Amino acid sequence: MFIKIDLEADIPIYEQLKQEIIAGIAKQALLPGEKLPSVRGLAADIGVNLHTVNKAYHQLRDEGYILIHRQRGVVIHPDGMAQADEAYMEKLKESLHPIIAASICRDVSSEEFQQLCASIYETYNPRKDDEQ
Amino acid sequence: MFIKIDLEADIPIYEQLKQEIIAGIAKQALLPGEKLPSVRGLAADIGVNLHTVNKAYHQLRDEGYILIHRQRGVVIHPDGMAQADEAYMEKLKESLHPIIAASICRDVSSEEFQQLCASIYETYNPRKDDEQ
DNA sequence: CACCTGTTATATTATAACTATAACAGACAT
DNA sequence: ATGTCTGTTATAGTTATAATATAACAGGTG
Repeated sequence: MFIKIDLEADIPIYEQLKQEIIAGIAKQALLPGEKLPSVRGLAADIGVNLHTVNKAYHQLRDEGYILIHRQRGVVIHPDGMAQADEAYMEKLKESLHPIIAASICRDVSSEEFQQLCASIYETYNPRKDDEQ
Repeated sequence: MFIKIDLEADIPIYEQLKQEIIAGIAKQALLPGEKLPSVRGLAADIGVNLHTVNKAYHQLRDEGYILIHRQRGVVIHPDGMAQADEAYMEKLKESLHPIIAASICRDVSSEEFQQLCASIYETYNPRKDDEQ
């Protein structure tokens, strides 16, 4: 599996798991309908408890990224994600506010910031399918 | 004082404090050299413990936003912030990555995203000095 | 029937966030 | 000098979250 976890990081394991899977979907390394490892399998693979993986999966389900079938297992949502609605855009704005405020304090211009975002966007461009 | 805290939010109080002060600096409602409330005063004002405020102040000091004089109190850094260095830009990039990945999954285009950032930047434009 | 799914329940440990008190040390005003 | 204002340090306790450890359950599949 392509998922790598830093057990020493100050960001929770289940959160890292979520981010890695979301990143995989964003760069189309994980495609709609694609099967994800079982909670036990993935937990054993990265050396954590099954509940930690379960927590990540459930939050991903609640946010619309994946489907969980009780016996068939876990798959990337076959219909693709729901498009951003107003509630999501509001949450997005709230998460960007403190980041942008801090950048302004350090004289990062709006243009620099947008340029950085554009370059990150390109990172997720799935021209070539591999490498993180 | 202009600082408002949501005690029910899932974001720590000391973190909210930091963000409010950083936002104040960004929009130049707080100017270099300006005095901030004492740890006890601010704690009493918003109804939290003095250690919570102290934690926020110390992290702000470590990140270069403020100066703490043992008897004179706390002031916004008189020399202004250090400009963004490579380490900061790297941290900034890392904080934007998961946000952008999630947005891509919801079909938010790079242009939309940059437009949103630009509109947030304008929020901090200090043409008029007041209102949050 | 054995085996694989996710699910649920219970208990435990570790850490972070927050509070509560108390006391200390230096500066400053009356 | 005394009281009062700073931030600082120490200690203790509470609450919530993150993570682990086991165990058992329920429904498909080989």
